[in-house]
Amino acid sequence: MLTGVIIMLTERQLIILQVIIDDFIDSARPVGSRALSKKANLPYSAATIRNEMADLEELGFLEKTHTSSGRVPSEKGYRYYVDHLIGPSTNPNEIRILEDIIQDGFFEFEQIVQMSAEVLSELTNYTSIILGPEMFETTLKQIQILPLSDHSAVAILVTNTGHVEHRSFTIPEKINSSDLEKMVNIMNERLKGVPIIKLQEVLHTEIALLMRMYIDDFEKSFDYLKAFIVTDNPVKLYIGGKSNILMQPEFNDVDKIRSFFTMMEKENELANILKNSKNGIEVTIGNENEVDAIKDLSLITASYHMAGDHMGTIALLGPTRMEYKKVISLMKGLSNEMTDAMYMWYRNDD
Amino acid sequence: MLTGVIIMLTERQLIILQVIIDDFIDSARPVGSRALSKKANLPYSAATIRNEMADLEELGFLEKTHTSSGRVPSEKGYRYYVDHLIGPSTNPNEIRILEDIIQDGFFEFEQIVQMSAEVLSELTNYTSIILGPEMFETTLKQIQILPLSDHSAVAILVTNTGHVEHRSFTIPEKINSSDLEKMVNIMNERLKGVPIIKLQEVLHTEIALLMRMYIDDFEKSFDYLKAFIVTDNPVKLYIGGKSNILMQPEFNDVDKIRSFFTMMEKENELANILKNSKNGIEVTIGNENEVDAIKDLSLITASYHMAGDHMGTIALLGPTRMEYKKVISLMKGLSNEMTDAMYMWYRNDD
DNA sequence: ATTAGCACTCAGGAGTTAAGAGTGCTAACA
DNA sequence: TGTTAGCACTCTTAACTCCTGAGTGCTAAT
Repeated sequence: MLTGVIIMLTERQLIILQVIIDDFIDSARPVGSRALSKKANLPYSAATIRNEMADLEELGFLEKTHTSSGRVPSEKGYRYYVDHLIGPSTNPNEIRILEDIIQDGFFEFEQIVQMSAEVLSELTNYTSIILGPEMFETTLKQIQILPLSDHSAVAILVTNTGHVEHRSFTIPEKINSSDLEKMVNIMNERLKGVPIIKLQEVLHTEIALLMRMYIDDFEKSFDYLKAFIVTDNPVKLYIGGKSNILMQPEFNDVDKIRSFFTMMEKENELANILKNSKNGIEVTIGNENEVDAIKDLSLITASYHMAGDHMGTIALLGPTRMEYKKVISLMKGLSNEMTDAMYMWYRNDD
Repeated sequence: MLTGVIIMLTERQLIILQVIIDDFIDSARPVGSRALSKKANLPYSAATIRNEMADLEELGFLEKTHTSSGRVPSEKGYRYYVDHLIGPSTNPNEIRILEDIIQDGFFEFEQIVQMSAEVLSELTNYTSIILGPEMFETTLKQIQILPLSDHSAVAILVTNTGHVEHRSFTIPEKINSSDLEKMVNIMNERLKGVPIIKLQEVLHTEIALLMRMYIDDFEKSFDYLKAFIVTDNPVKLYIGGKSNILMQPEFNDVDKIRSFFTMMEKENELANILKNSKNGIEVTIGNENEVDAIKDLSLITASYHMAGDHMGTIALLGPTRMEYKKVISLMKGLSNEMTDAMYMWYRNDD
């Protein structure tokens, strides 16, 4: 996001820019020179401030909504604000709530992610989106099939991270229940410890052959289980506080609300946006976003890690007029917590 | 909902009332006499229709939004419409989608409920709420504890209906892992087949004693597992298409949208409304609702059964201007499907 | 370099007007 | 006696005008 030319702003311009943005973030109303001149930390007259504002506008940091309105930060202004005007973030207290939950160790990682999404949205009134951990490191712990009745059973699959996937199914007449058992035994023997993402591969190369030898009418049963084991989408999306964003004054228009909600329903698209995010905290403001649907919003992403590898992404979606300072420190804190939580679950594989 | 006096309407009044309501449901705009007189099935002049409309208004079935507007059905009008003017419902084709899913038997009942909620909302553009099956008949099938590492494990609980509940936890230092195993064994032996809702009771009376005999440092471990087994809320609420309702023209106002969403967040309240619903299809229009929050909406509930017992409730929430005919037949169909689905899962207990 | 002063601009609310849709009533009609 | 045509009347809605207040840009004085 570096421009070729380094723009020099005077000390006073910096302060004024900062105050304007802070004020606008807080009030959502264009800020005028008169109001600014009254602020304690700005001992200049309205006229002086007007001049500075005109300069800042010329430089592209500010905009007017119409000729005689107060100034509003431009996207470039926000960008400068985020890059240079917000101090180092301090780990905020709010995060403690999550810290406790995570330390408890009582919840599965997935639940922690879900809660984090909700808490994050609750704290900010923006919409949070969390991309669940990718399953590179996740391995199969156990497959189990439990008959419920003559004709139905439930299959349960557990990973080393404590993730449980289950599905009920009816047992087709043709399938012999002892065959099923044999099959599950073979699978458990051979698939234990295999990474989830390689499951399908191993299933085809190693297991299929083996089974064909031992089991009558193998094909049918195999297809059946395969559908279950080769689980749907490996990465899950958790969305928190879709309706919290209605609190934001920029959503004062029914059409905006509608289009926001329709956008949030396209989970694939969202997932793609997040997948492309880089490591660390990343702030994307308005048109910096490549996806049209959020070109008038800001997106903040932070990733959490495992042994340096990118594992998942936390994101917060809100109006460009976002409380960047607060949000960034929150996200940093949360990303640390998540990384810790990852560690707790993944450290002792067997 | 019977009024003491039986109101007699002429044949023509009936037709006019019906056409007006149909038209308004369709267009969401007050309907005037001129437009009506042009309809093929109304061979009367605008003036005649005006007279009839005036009568219908006097009787309380119609209202005007202002002195010179067309007529709009009153709540009483809708009530009459629902009670007398919509013919017997035919099982609609749309339901087939669900039928297939259910017959497949591939999904757990809970998933079916979830999908039903979504499909129902999709088909109607209203918001669907489904109260999951109460667990009177549900019994415990198996408890399993699977160690993930030295310090963590996942507990899995399966019911006879194929419902799977799971929770990860860290194993406290003090607890001996073989003790855990013993405990689980005892539980499986004694709790298998016990109805979920009686789990806590049996746990205290029978099991506690037994365990104290066999296991060292029993108290700690026991508390731990109990928290898991005595599961949270026994009845779950599934909401589908919260944002579908934004398609309705009556939600053209940001405040209405906000208050709708805040209402939808109070799940307890919703659950209570649904719990009180009687058997069969029930339509509650506007102020007939006892809960303030939905006094300007209509709620349609239908219940599904098991051996005659009420098991759960399907509901649809939308504007009073609702497509009652379509919705009612959909709900009847769905409630039948759900009843069938219940039967499929519950028939072969062991 | 800063500031006071003043003319100018524009959004938004209040008031006005005109068009259109619909009604109620009366009188004519079958 | 039930139905219809006609007409005056009402009320909403959108467009237009007017006015005020907030805010600006520029110039001249400090």
